[in-house]
Amino acid sequence: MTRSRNSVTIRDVAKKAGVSVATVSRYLNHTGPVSHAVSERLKTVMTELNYVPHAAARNLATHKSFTVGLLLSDIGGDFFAPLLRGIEDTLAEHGYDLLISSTRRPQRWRGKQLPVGPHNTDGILGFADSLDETHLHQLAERHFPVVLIHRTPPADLLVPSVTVENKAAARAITSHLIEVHHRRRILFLQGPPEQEDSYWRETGYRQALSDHGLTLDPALVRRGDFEQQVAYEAILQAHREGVVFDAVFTGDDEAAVGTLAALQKLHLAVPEEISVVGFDDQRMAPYLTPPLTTVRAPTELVGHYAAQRLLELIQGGAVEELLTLLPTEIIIRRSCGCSPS
Amino acid sequence: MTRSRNSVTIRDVAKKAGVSVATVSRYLNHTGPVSHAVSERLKTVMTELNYVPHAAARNLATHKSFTVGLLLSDIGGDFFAPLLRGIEDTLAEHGYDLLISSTRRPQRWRGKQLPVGPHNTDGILGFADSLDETHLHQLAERHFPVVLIHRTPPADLLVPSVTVENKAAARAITSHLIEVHHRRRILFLQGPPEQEDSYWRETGYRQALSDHGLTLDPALVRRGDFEQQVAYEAILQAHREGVVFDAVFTGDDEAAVGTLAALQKLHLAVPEEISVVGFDDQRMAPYLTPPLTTVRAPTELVGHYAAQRLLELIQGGAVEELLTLLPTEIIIRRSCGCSPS
DNA sequence: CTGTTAGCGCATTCAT
DNA sequence: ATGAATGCGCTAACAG
Repeated sequence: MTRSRNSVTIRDVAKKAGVSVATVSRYLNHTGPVSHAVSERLKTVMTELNYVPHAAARNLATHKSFTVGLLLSDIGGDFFAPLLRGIEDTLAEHGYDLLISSTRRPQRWRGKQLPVGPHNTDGILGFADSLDETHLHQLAERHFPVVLIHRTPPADLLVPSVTVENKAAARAITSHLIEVHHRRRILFLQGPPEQEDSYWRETGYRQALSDHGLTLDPALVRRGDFEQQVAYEAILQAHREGVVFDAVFTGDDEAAVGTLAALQKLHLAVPEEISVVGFDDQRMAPYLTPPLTTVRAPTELVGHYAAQRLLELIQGGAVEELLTLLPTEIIIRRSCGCSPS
Repeated sequence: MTRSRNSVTIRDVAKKAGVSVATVSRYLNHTGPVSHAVSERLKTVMTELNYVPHAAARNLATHKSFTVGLLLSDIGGDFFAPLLRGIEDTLAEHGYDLLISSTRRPQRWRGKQLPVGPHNTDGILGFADSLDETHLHQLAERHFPVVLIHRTPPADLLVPSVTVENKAAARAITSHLIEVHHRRRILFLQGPPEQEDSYWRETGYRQALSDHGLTLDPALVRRGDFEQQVAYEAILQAHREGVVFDAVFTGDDEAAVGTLAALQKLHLAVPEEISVVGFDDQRMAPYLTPPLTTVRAPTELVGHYAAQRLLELIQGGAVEELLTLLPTEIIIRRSCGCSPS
């Protein structure tokens, strides 16, 4: 192969400093004693030569890359900015790099090899359904560090996961609608099928109903897909079908935007005629008209803990707790009917 | 060193398929003829063994990593989600991976080696001031592929850059305030110092003023830092000082949020008494009260082109155009005083 | 405290 | 169309 580029190698600094490569390596990694004199010499030589160890060579020799992979379903969503920050901050603190792969079609990697995995990272973070069970099992077999975000592992797999408390909050916010605002016919907008968050939120919603002796009208549960447009259509469709409702729990804030728009188009006043509540407390929630009552999910913290757990796995080989469930908090604004200051 | 983990190597598949590693490599990379029979055999063996080439080994041998680095100043901002999507989508299309490094203090890497660079990537994308001149020069010397985002290179460096048209749009939106809404005392909120976008927006603002024979009152130019809180204080402070103004060009949408809040606190009606316009058209812009008139910056496209240019550099070694200036577009909503449908 | 050397997993000449 | 051998830059024994 043609002689490599201008890159300076460990051999160049060894030669210029008059020592062996082993000594340079020891100096670099604090992996053995190096005399003070040599240390000083190496330091200057290295800055003179502007030497930076080649990552691939180091990885090959050590079988560690100090980078973790992140599998995402849609990097462009508002939801991900805080998540990414939580992850990146935590990894950076520990000297790890972040390799990102995103896709808007979660099926994109079915059958193929994942873009991140044992071949290029020390562990991976999988958001929601971005990681299918087949791959999950393969990784587990090889004991490759994986932690799941906003998704729990299949029952037979001991993979740590970090997500937020959905059920209790959904139950509480639904109860708020019932107790404080005397709503009785609360429409619920489901997220995408198989979405775990959606499942638990719906469960909480149903519990609140039964807590208060309300029976659930199946016509009140509809698909919103956590998307503005879908939610918008769902509300319009419900209205068209003559379904009456006095409140809507939109499943997430994204769907709340669509719901609010649909209600406005229908000339249904929020919150006077219809109460609306969301989930997530995304960035735009306080700016909606009216300001959205919702549940705050600590997304940045989710990222933090996910990274934390993964690092534990990578470094310790085991993790203290398998399920990290972060607390959520109801944020009362005006769309439910309250009038906070 | 202790025998490596359970990872299956090229040698394992070679052995199992009864061929040499060279043949496997040729098959893998389409880098030489391989008989049909052998191809078939390799294919099945590789899936049986679940073989994935080790990235580091490959990188070491080829001096290519097929990954690009991204230097960001704050990954958590709303601004970055679309940027990331544009970048990631484009890279993925071409089989490249994305290595992300972010910091909220741009000075974090001063004097130190960058977290991404020739040692672990094939090229890097530098957002705004995340890449200082020292590093830029070092990289340029080594002819390492770099493209700048929302920042132009120092005059002596031929580094491609992609950003958006700021000046003309700022001039146009300011002119709109003057011509359509008859505003005469337009307050301008600057971004952080050294911020290029802010500089050009201010330039456009000043041009519009002089275009219409308006002289600039220095008391009308203040620091908003592209941050809600700072903008909020700036408006309050201006009011406290008795500065009169009938409009504010907030520099960016983030500052517009703070401005709107401050104006509301001051009981100054928007847009009746004060017109407000922003820049960026961030996600929340249409939901503000009133909906924000602003300039739409094609942020996702910026990401796309930046990635595109970098790939050209990496693959071709040269890039067609040094400066990619993406067009912006005025979005009229209600905060300026218009009443679009 | 320091040097020599054998791999890490793969791509790539050069033979055959 | 295929195999044997060499080296990419670095770490980690091992010997001194």
